[in-house]
Amino acid sequence: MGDETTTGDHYHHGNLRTALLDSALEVLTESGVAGFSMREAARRAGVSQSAPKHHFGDARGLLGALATRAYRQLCDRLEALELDGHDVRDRVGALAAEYVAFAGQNRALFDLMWRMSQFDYTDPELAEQKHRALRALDRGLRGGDAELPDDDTDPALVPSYAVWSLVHGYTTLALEGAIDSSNPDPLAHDLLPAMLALLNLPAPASHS
Amino acid sequence: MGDETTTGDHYHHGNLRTALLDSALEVLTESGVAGFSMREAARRAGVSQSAPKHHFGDARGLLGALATRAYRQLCDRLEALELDGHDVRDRVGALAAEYVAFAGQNRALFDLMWRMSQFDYTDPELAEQKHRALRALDRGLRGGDAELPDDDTDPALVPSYAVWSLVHGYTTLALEGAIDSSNPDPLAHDLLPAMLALLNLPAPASHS
DNA sequence: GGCCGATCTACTCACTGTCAAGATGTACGG
DNA sequence: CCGTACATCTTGACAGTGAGTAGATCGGCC
Repeated sequence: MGDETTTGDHYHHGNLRTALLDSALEVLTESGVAGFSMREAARRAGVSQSAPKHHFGDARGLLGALATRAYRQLCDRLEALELDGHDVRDRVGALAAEYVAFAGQNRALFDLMWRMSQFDYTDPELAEQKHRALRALDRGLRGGDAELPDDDTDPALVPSYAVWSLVHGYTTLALEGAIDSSNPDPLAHDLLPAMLALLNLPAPASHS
Repeated sequence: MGDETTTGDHYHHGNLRTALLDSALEVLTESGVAGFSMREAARRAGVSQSAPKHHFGDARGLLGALATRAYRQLCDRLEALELDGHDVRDRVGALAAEYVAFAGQNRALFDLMWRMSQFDYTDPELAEQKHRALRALDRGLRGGDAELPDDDTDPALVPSYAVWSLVHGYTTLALEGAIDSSNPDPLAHDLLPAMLALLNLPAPASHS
């Protein structure tokens, strides 16, 4: 790790910032948000306890940067999906599956992402990435080439909000154990598509 | 859980358990889950730092008891709603509104409720109350006198899961700021009903 | 009265986040 | 080549936390 701009990794680490983000992610994954320790993250990066201060300020800053990076990764994955030429339901289903998959593969990170307001962490980029997630969902709903309303309160966005709410709610409830998603019963596995099928989605604006 | 038996609140507090729950709720409300302190809760109850140990074991036990009580309150409120004789959409709308209202009035508590798995807190009663919430929603969906399936994987429950997911997702997204619910725009205020209107809900089993 | 168990306190420990000061390296202008 | 400004990292300290252990205090019951 850290062979970039390595002028000599003795005292000046070179890119401590990303190294700290990585070790912090490791700690977070192992111990969860509740058991997270900034000192432990610094320890694993092979650096002193107060080294993070210069890069992130405090623990909120570290976790906030981690959450922001996570938002970017999630949005990247959602935007990278090949959605063209399918039915609306297929596109939404694919987006939903990706959303749930990301949450399942990054449980602690996913938890953190929706807890930043509790840390009074208000980063403009974080808000922007949340925005981006909604846009990705909306793009899947109305097709890639359709124009997107630039007003967040545009009534045309209601279906997107509905999909997001339903998928997000299912994800959190399932991760929390309120909905038993580990059940081998086929219903559990197909529950999300079944629920999405109950939604009246608008006809695609353009279908080529 | 006797109320008082207050033989004299000098050394033996009488009902320290509930007093601690109250002060813990106070601390939680003020500082959130992240800033919660068991010592502070004990302090406000006018008792030593390790007094909670005998009643709750550790901090997880205290928060768990708090969350369990919160689940009971939420379920009580949902079940107390007068739902008879209305349309399905009215009933679901009323339940949803109550759900959101509870979350808004008890933000920290509501957050805590869906975080207990992070604390490895597995209380049978807590699971039972989660169950109860689903039942309350399902009752609203199919009318009070309709029979409820006793299998959680019954396909007939899919609409209930869908409503729960959508409402819960909207609530958490709104509380987190991903959906701007403080917007004065009427859409924001009517967003939840508008989204619920997109759901294909089954015809009520019995309508009298 | 005298014991016993439940309840609460006092003390301790390892750990955490945060801060202030200082050490160490790098970059740059002379 | 030197030295000074700056970013970066370390050391040491502090208050606060959750969690144990031992002991004090009270009520009830024989």
